[in-house]
Amino acid sequence: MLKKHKKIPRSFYDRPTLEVARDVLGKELVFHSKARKLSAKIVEVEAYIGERDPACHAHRGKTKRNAPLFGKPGFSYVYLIYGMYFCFNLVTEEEGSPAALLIRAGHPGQGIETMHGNSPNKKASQLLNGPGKFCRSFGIDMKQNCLDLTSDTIYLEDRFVEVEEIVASTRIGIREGRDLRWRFFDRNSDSVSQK
DNA sequence: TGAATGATGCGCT
DNA sequence: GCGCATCATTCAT
Repeated sequence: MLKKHKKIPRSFYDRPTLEVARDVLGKELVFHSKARKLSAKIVEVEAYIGERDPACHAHRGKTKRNAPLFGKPGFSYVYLIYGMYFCFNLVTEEEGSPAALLIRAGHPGQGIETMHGNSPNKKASQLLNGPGKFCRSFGIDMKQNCLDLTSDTIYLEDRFVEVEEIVASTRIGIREGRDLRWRFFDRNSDSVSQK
């Protein structure tokens, strides 16, 4: 059987985070959830890099919560924010070097009916246009923390999509580190987050 | 159309 | 207790 798409290997994540950030736009995130296959094209990410980045969860050292950031690249890092929303991250850079990419927005691919079920009364372009909404529509919670992104459950696929215009801007929703332009998105997507 | 606010839980200064 | 890598709703303009 011909394999149309290529699962992205760990070496992809084992690089400087800002490089991975630009390369990850246009890639397809695939998630096998309870016999259903969900996928989305990544159109917006933010980089959180190292203990010296005041907005990175690793800023105050390693704790039980942020431990995945310090682990091997190519794993997931999920956390609860504001008591009700989850945020999904891809861990980058070598073990012991805490860094990650927050998935802020995606364009729905397979399983869009399931996403609509998880987030009722939404247009397709509003299902994944924000980190909290992305997780809600995908059904991601703490069970998806620390998963191997080279496993068969959840992984990135290269569909060889060209992303014409990548824009870098400041990160959103943080108090410190707003001078850094570590948010990257696809200007031509209608699914990037608001504001 | 934009600003203000409430929901809600967990880890930490 | 406080402060969050958020979102939906309400209220003002």
